[in-house]
Amino acid sequence: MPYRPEHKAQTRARIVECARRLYNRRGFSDVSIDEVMAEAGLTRGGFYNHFKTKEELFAEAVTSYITCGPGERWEGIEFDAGATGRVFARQIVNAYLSRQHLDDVDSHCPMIALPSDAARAGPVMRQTYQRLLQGMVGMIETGLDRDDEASRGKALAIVALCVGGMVLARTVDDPVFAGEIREAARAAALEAGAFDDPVGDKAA
Amino acid sequence: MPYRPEHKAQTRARIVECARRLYNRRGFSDVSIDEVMAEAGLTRGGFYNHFKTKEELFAEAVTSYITCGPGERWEGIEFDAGATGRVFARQIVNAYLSRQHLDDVDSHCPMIALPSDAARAGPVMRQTYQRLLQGMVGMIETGLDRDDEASRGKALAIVALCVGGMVLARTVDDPVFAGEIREAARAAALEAGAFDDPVGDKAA
DNA sequence: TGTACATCAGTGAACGCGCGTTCACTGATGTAC
DNA sequence: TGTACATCAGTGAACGCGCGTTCACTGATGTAC
Repeated sequence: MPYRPEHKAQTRARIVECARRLYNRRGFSDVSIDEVMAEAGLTRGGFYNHFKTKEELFAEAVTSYITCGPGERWEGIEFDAGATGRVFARQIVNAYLSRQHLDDVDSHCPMIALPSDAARAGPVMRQTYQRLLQGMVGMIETGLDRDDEASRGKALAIVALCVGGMVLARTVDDPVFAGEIREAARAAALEAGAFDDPVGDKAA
Repeated sequence: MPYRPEHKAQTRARIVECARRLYNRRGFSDVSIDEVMAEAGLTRGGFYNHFKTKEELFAEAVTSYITCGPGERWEGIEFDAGATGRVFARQIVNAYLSRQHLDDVDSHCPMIALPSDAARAGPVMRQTYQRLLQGMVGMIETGLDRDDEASRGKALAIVALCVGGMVLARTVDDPVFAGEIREAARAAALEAGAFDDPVGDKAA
């Protein structure tokens, strides 16, 4: 064994992480394999030791957001221990529509960074997206009243507000306007979920 | 004058319209000038009689959605004459989040078809986007109570719901799920604006 | 009405470049002795 | 501990292709007479 078994896996993970960040900034088509490999401190030829095609890297990059990228933070690690579902959902909405999330392009959720790229990609990529979306809807739903029959619809609408608000804020040049959009979406999402209702925090 | 003065303008408009449709389907980077010109029944060389660069065509294509493309329909032509602002706003929300708008990719609003492409484009393109967004916000606002201090925020949230709902619905493979998202966003948008309140229809 | 002409929208070959991908090679590494 | 070796992650030149762009040319058109 010329190299430790984990060596190749680490290099591969580094390539994926570099690709994820570059795609977040400039999209799939406009980022070349050369750039990704250079960013990872490698040369282009080695790419095909790790991936079959450029498309495969794209799928991997989006998946990595969920499994080991910044998306992990949505899974609850950063949130108060013992928080109720309602508090948890409120914190997700606040974090998702925060100024920090808008400014930190490298850590953007793919639903915000690559919405049109994903819609045009193949079925594998779109299934990954759907999983990401379902995950977020599920997390929001834990913050809603369980006996609310419309809770799934509400959760979907809240996620649409989060994604729509960020997509619009990101495109707008004027940072004041962008902030206005974020805040409006945030207020509407919190209200739709009644996440600011202090009564609910003790329950569940 | 070898050709009627309007001849060149008509050809140019045809190129722009073909480009707009192709960009809606496959994005800016993946559509070549050759394809656009072929779609317009021309050959590639002639392109530079009409545009300086490919970027210029992109800006023109997005602008055309507002000035002479399907975006015109949002300006009210299809809506009931004499409709109150509230009915007008309700009809916009219903049309924007309709199954028809989702399926008719060629007529997609650029905010839905090209969200990430626009965010990465230059300032000219982004200003066009901002205009489009402001226009839609303004139209929604006419449907809200004038004395509502939060009306602008509500309008922004409703637009975020419209755009977010459609962006998500478009990416999802499963048409049932896509419909669920659309309906959830639609219901939330109508509720946020109280557009379904029959009392309001007679006012204004 | 018919013809010669000037114009310029449109043609298509050519250019240079960067891309995704391939491949023969290199050299750093862990192992066997 | 030291050395020779086999492995394979990584290198970099090369390939073919399609792209954006340029340019000398063509031929359809409206006009002048």
